[in-house]
Amino acid sequence: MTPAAQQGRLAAQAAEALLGRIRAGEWPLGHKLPGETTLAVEIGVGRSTLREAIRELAGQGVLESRQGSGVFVISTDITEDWDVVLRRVSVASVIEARVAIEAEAAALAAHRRTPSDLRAMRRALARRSGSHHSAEEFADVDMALHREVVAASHNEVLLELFDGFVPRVRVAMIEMLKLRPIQDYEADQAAHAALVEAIAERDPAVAAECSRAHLTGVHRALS
Amino acid sequence: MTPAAQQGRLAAQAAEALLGRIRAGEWPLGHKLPGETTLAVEIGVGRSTLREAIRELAGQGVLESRQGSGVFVISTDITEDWDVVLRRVSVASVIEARVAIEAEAAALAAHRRTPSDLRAMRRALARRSGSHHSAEEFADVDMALHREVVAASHNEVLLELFDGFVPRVRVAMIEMLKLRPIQDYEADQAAHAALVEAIAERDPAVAAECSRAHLTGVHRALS
DNA sequence: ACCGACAACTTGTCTGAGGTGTAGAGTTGC
DNA sequence: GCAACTCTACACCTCAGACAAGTTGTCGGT
Repeated sequence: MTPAAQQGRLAAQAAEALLGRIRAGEWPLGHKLPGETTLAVEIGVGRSTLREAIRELAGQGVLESRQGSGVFVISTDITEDWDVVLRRVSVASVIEARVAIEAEAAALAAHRRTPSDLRAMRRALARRSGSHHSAEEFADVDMALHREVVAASHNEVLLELFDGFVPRVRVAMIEMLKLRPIQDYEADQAAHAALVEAIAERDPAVAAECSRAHLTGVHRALS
Repeated sequence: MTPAAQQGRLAAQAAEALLGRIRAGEWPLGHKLPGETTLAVEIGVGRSTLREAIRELAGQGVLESRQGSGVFVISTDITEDWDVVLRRVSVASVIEARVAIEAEAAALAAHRRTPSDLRAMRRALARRSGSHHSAEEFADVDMALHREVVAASHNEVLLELFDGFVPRVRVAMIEMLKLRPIQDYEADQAAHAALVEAIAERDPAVAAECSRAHLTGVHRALS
């Protein structure tokens, strides 16, 4: 049935199994699950492990356990948290979404950037050009620059979307940097400088193109 | 300090305590928490209980545990509800974000649309051209078409973002339609047909431009 | 300088024992 | 017959200990 589930933590597998049976309608909304001991034997894991699986689903808002009473289904479909979605999907999908958001934001920023925005972007650019001791540190200064660009678009929705991506992108970026450090650091820094300059010059088309080119480069590096 | 926390399950209290310390910045994004045994003693609960607390936060996407390595902070704040954000911001901001997402999705759809996607889009287009009794009904068929386009991009993140916008956009659209009905209905329908045709012809540039033109038209109509 | 073995961590899992709270069966009184 | 009470069985909750499995850093040999 689900051969892919035969990996990782047992608790995670158990949670997956439970969720599958819930979505299949075995225990409808509001109904009670069998007891811990029964269910643990049925799934083939220890009680503690099953309890952790239940906690995981409780954290996602699917189950609720009441002492002395039982464990109940309180939501058949996961109110899929943004973080949860992003962790599930591929990095490529996330980068494509970043292209959509950041390219548009760069174009809007070229229209609307204030002198204050420009100072913030150039400050972030300078910090990015400095020396960095770890992949984490570099990822942070890079993300900070990108965030300043989106902030300069003065569009709250785009900024909120960007912030939603940050955790996921940061992890992926650090992994990538550790596996394969940036080949041509000078060119990379120059590309970012060009983006800031295009925004400074109030050139939406070039700004969008800079952003798009950079991110498709990242996309290529990851595949 | 937190008298209200002295109730309910111990595991829930522990999770609350952890979340508080995380949000206070004690363990920044991406950093490792102390070991389970250490933390359990520190908080004053058993190790199993602490593990359940960690699972609960893991289910919420705050923590991630890696065997042999440790438990890490992967998201300091739980994502603010989309509905709340979107209600707060202006309609103009939302439309700009829609441009970003839908134009990119249209371009990707032009690359990736399958015959099945095409059928779905043309079916939605046909339903949109039919007669509609209410503004609500028209808004729904319009949104359905736009959604099919984004779905044809085969990018889950973009689709998820679009779905997040739907409720807010729907309300704004109905209000607008009641205040000022569409002037040239024929031209409006033709613009949507052109978008679908561009995707059918696998022309990303034209598809993106159609989408962008349509939405900026909506933007203008609202201001 | 490189590399492999090892040791000292980490989290993952299971078991068994008590504790606490709830719901329902059984009893009692009217 | 019916309502209220008591009590017991069963549910989840918590802890402690033991061992398995994975990761990381160290230390010695080459």
